Amino acid sequence: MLEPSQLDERKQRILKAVVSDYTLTGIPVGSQVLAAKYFLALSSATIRNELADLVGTGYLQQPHTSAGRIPTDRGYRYFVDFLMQPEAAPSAVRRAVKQEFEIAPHNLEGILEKAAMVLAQITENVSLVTAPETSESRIKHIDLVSLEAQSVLIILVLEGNLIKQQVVGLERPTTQDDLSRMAAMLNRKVRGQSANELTTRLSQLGPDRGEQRRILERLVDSIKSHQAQRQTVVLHDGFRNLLRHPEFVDVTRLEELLELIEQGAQLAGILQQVAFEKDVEVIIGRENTSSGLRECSLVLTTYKMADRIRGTVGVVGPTRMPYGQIVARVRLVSQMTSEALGNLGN
Amino acid sequence: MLEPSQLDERKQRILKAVVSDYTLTGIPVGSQVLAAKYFLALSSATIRNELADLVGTGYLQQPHTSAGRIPTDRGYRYFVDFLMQPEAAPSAVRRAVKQEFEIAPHNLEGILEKAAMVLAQITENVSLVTAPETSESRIKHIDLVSLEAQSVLIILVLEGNLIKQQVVGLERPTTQDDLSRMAAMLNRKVRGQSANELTTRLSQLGPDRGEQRRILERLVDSIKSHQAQRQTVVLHDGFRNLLRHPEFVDVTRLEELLELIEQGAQLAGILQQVAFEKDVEVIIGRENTSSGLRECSLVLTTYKMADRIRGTVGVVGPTRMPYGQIVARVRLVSQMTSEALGNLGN
DNA sequence: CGTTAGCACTCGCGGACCGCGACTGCCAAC
DNA sequence: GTTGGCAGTCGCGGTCCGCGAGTGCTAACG
Repeated sequence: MLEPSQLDERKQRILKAVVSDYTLTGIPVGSQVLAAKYFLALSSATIRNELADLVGTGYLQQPHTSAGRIPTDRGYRYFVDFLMQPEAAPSAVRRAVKQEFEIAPHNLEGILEKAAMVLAQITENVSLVTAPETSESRIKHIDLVSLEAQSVLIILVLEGNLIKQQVVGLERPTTQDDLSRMAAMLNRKVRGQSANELTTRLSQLGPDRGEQRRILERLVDSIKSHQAQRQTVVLHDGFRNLLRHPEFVDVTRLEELLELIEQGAQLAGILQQVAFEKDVEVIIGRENTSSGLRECSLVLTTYKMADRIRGTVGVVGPTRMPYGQIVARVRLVSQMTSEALGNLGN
Repeated sequence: MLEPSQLDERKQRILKAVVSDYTLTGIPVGSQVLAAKYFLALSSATIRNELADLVGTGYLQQPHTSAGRIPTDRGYRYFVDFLMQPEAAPSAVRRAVKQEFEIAPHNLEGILEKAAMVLAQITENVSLVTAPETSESRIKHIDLVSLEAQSVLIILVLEGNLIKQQVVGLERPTTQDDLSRMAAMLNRKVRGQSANELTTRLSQLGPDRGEQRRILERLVDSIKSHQAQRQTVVLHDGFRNLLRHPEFVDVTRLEELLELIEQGAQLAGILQQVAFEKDVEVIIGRENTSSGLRECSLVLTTYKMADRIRGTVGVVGPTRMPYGQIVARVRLVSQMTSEALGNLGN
């Protein structure tokens, strides 16, 4: 674990200057530049001595002998933990984000998609958003629609106006009127409960009540299958942003990352492990377990619905990113998302 | 317009050989290779003469003096129109596709997503799929769910089990029971009609019937806004495939294409213009109006639902693609999609 | 007249080479 | 502890060049 005391104040200032300048320009930063831009009171030779120390203790590295210094993962970590100052997002950005959320559709999927889109845009990176666990979402409404004599479409409205559907075969022909009655009964029974709660009640119910039980089972199935599928699928947006970063001119690295994101399962695991108590979590370079993320960083936080933490929202980009700015913007979108979801009522 | 008569038989065979070899290897093909691989009866000198002719008439070009020949857009066009032989997709591919469609969810969105995924996979390119015009889709079912006293969630089930939702504010507090009655009435009135038909009936209805009319209007709104949004949004999948093609090592070209696809509006226009009577339409390189597609080709066809053509499905990739194979596979996925949609009933 | 062998020519590609410039580490002096 | 000076390192970009693939042309052949 890193401690701020490990670096004296001047070293801290120099490290901070190196990270700031490098994230801005992308060019390894040398002692002369530092002296001129940040430390007019010191000579480049003095700074060189300090830089050499920072290289020795693993906070900085040189790409090659005759180049300037760039931060190591450890250097970025120290910066993020102790040096970074919280930059509030500029008001123009705040306004734009607010406006986007105002025109978002009044349902969970629409809002999460909007969050992904907005976040990708204002961070110029790839955004990631996980959906809530549907098995914990309360059921708002059930509807049964007759398709053919023995085939019915189950429609479920969950928290956040999330709609799930599934087609079920019946054992005997049933009219729409019968289905409507059954739906009315189901509504009275299950409203406000989650799929998890239903599962336990279902097992207490005993083996009778033929069709109705069958439908209930399928309904729970439907919710849980959604979880299995969608939960692993992570919403994302903004690949085009990655192409602009010079660290991805090498296409193979891009391919690795793209594969990781498009398939998503591995990523979902990472996002679910976000320490929920922390404000914003930053995972830097080789701190990532996935090899595809070795030279990337993640900036993640959570969002809430009905005052409970329900999912993760964040970005992935090259290790060299303006952490102060990105953290502020991720936090902003998280807040706006929670707010928009709150406005859905329940 | 090109005519087959413009090239004698030997030139046709040579053009065909050049296209085949180049699409396979990606290396400009020279006279010696042609003589050895395809025309053992002719000397390379003879072939050189023919190649020079084909360059003169614009079917082939040389990247530079000391390189072999590659097809021009015109050459590809001639190949696609007259020389390409229909390659049936291998049975292993057919089986895999069939299997994928069998596990697709029983609704429009799920099936179209599956189509996009499968097509991207078996063509190793980016797939494109447009959704049907919802304003022409017949309404299957309507449901109204009370959210708060003066706020209601409209749920619409359209053809293909496509579900649409919208939140509407009411003028006065209404209970769920009232809403259920209203929904039952609406169901009797509008089932089997399309949004377009409803619009005309709505204007005949006159200004009375307060809430109900308001809900109907919003309902039509909802369907049409879906059209405006979703129709321009084109489903797609398989970016990672593009990175494998050597023509995209230049990242800027990739970026242009990516932008075009991710925003989608321009693309939607192109896809809608697919000549519906043609079996499979191929658009090659500069035949495209969009500058981002100057060095790409599109292979497009349509799919049906309820025996009517409802949308476009196809792929986009580099001009150098195995057209015979791609055309067969696009056709395959189109057929499977239509079939799967047919099984939804209506 | 179409076909072919021979040949001179073109030109891109990859490797070798090199000078410039940026930056460093070290040392001696302050 | 700080600083100026200086020799040393090394990547980058540019130039140069030989190789090889492939061509177009010409003359000869059937």
